[in-house]
Amino acid sequence: MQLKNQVEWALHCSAILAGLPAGRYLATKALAELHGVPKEYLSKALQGLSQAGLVESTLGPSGGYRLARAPAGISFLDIVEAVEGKGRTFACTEIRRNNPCRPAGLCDSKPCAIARVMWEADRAWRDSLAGVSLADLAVTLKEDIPAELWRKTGEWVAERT
Amino acid sequence: MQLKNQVEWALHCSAILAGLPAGRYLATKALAELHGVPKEYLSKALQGLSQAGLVESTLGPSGGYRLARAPAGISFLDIVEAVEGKGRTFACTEIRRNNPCRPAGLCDSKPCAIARVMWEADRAWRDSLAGVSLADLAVTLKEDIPAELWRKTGEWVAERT
DNA sequence: TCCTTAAGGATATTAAATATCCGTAATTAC
DNA sequence: GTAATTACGGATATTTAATATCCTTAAGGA
Repeated sequence: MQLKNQVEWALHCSAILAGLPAGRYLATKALAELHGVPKEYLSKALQGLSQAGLVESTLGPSGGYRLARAPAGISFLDIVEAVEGKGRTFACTEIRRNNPCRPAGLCDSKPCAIARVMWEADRAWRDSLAGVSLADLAVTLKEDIPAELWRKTGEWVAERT
Repeated sequence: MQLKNQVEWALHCSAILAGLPAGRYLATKALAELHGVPKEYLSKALQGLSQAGLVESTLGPSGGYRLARAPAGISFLDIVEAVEGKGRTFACTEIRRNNPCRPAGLCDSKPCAIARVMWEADRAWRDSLAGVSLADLAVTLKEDIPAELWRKTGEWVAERT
């Protein structure tokens, strides 16, 4: 079980968009170049963010994407779900119904006990992701990344904005 | 991103093995029949449990599987990892290294900040799964399942043990 | 001796991930 | 107005993982 690589791409792109000069857009081409990933395929991930209402887009030269909300209002979970979907990672196929001892008409009052445990773990995962925003990430990145690289990247992006 | 259906099967089978008369073995054939899943493929999941040391097996008629430890000593996480592997659900491909502004020799002192957040969520998921044992599950199942079905299933299994 | 079983390797089938390509419509720069 | 640039969506490969099935081997029990 692996998350799609588009999740990683979307998170990195969102981090860049969070650092954009106010009101400016950045095109898929620049984001693809910056991260060294195929432009056409990255585009699908960005379209996912757009459909989820996390980013706004505009056409034409100087077009591209920008965040639709303040970085503090966008969580990792928002981005992960925009790309991966909101479905649970554990699918219960109700194999308990295949029990040959089971009477024909029996209706279950609750979801399968095993599924409940798996879903609770899923919830813990989502809660953890919901607890970190792009604003939080920006703080960490600023601490992690060498000042010189941080500055140069900001300039590189600003030139293409 | 979906867990394999073998995870569901392995969990249901483990629950049955947890209720087995002491020392007895139950064969793949019976487990497959009880859950309505293909015997040959279920066998792969059970081999995973065996390799992880969660169950013991024996050959010949009256052979099959039984738990290697008390139900209280086997967690959901043990079973999930036996089937899915212990790898993280988020793979960091280090796309930060593709930044064209990055100096050639730069070494990163920490894992990528984005990966750290994703891995922390992964840990929350695993912690949640580690907190529930087969003994806990047995308690819940006994509450959930109608007494008559519980009894009949126990008998069905005992006959094949 | 014969039947049953787990184990593991080989192979086939199906679905999902990972792309690539192209047409369309909107927007901007000139 | 014209040309360049862009997001968007649909169509279509290509690759990889999931989902099986089949067969052989070796061990255990009747």
